[in-house]
Amino acid sequence: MARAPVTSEPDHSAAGKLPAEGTQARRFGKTRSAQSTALLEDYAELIADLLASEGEARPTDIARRLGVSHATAIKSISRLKRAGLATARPYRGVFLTEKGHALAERVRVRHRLVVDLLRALGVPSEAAEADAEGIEHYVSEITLKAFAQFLKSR
Amino acid sequence: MARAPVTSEPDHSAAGKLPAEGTQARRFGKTRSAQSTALLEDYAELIADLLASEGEARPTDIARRLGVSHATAIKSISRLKRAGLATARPYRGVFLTEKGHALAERVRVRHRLVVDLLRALGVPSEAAEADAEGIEHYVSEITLKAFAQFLKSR
DNA sequence: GTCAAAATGTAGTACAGGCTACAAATTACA
DNA sequence: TGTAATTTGTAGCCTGTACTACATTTTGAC
Repeated sequence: MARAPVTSEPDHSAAGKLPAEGTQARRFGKTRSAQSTALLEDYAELIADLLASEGEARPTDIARRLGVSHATAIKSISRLKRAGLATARPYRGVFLTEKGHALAERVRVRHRLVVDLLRALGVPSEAAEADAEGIEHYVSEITLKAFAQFLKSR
Repeated sequence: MARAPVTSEPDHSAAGKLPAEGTQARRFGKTRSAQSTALLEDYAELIADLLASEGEARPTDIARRLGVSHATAIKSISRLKRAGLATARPYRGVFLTEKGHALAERVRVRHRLVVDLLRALGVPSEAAEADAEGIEHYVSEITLKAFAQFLKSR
């Protein structure tokens, strides 16, 4: 098959001049890595929500809203901190950095757009909300624009 | 706050009579578990593809198509076997069980539908294919029906 | 001010999915 | 047929996400 003179397998090289299967591989790879950001996005959005509605975002509340144990929430919050999206003062709650706020806002807008689109297509509100939760993390900018365009011009 | 007299936290109980936050929690939980099936779905679909086009589905080909190492592919194939979706004879390739075939078919139909919808909304083919790869795993039956309905009546 | 309850944090475990490195089987071909 | 290349399989490691169990800090009620 005339592979490159390397030992490893996944094509982490140049990227670009690959045949059909390369395209597919890149697509799947993208999907996978998106999963790791999905959770961060959910947390950022929820924290922004809590901050706005309650004035503070406590790990316990975050855990309850997300349906996970507080331990899990705390660990994920650590990831947020590592990613420079949030800060936290022990027993004083979690806060978003500027970067975190920006992310939360993008996510919020995107979520609304996806829900609105689904509803416009005739999906019942409840299902639209539920599905959007999963879908939103995989909608590219281009697709998002198409959604907005469709909603505007109908 | 009047919690239930249990020690644990995530509400794995009855499910149903919870306030607003319960709904949200259940929604997120669903999203999470969907991720574990997404990969099985991708594999099932790809294996069906290879079986149809090549006559056989070898771990190496699967790995290449998915952009992962063959070791990773083999591990995932083991999961498929454990889930009763596939069988494999060493050095003879991977095969789908009836259940696996059924899943692959459902996934194929759903994928087409999602891509068609995106394209109908004006998303360029390439982006539609790419986004569908992530989106499709989170589209419920209800939403799927709405998509079909929309495509038919436009 | 003390003490119990609640919130928070930490440790240890499990599993999925990813990798590399190495081993073994099969296939291809000289 | 014997050997090299390819394919397949296994082992060990890492990270992310989840859990339970236990420890610690705060808070609140008395």
